[in-house]
Amino acid sequence: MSKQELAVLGQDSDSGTCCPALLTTPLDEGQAGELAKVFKALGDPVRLRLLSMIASRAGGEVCVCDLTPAFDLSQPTISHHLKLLRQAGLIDCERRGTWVYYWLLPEMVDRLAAILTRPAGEALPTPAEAAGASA
Amino acid sequence: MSKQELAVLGQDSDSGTCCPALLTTPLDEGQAGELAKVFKALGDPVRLRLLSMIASRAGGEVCVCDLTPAFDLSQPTISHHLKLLRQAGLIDCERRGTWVYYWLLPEMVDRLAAILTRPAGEALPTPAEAAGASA
DNA sequence: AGGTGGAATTGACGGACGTCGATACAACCA
DNA sequence: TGGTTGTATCGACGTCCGTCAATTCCACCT
Repeated sequence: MSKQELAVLGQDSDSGTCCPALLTTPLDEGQAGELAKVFKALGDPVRLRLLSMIASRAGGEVCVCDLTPAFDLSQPTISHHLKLLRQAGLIDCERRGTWVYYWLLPEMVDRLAAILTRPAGEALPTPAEAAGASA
Repeated sequence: MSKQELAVLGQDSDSGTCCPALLTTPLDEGQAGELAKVFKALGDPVRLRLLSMIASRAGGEVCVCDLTPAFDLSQPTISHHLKLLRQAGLIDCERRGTWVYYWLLPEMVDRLAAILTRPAGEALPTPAEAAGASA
């Protein structure tokens, strides 16, 4: 149950490129496809709230029984969304007795943050102005 | 043509919360809905490549005529994807003579990066281990 | 063994999304 | 003015996605 995430974005050293450089180099098709899967998982309000509830939990993990009642949705629907988040590599889970607990996988979130972080002193002199937005 | 982005995520100071804290506080429905729109825009390989091509451009802007031939898709389809990226507030454009130029809106990318960046010394003692991943 | 309660899977349905061809619009040029 | 080229919009079509009710699976408890 803990081995369903997809190995994306050159995790450690197998694919060569550590974190595809979205903002500085044109993404190739393969990278774009993998990255899109993760962003697509984030592209739903319910999944975002689920992820947020899991990530912001003090102990680091949440019981499904605490997540489901927070939504006006059926239990299978919540289970479905959790599965998608897990397949995107954003969370993982474990059954402990009767209940199932979910927790955040910080590596994937960190990778996304890095991908969306612009290099510090880049040669980008406010491109919006350069386009003539003043007039 | 330059006023179609959606005003999301408490841009400067009107909505109170600067950058919804995805990872430290449970997102409310409104925030989740707005954020999901942006991530949904990133959840497509073609749009990711378009955004990457635009963001990584030296001059800061790209002509549509340079983007379209890079894909094996029809011209209306590319135009459609560019529109979605623009509505998500990720890019903007301007017609200059015969051609239309697109550029990145760094503010939105920065906001997403901030949302996905975990607070430095957070009380998260490797939650994956605490769950019993060692056994 | 049988029963109970929590969570995942299955199958079905309606709406959203990506794609295209055809068309409309805008700017340049002869 | 009419023709040409670049870009956006429209309408349609097939597929994917979010949702549910029904069912199955799993662990616990008599």
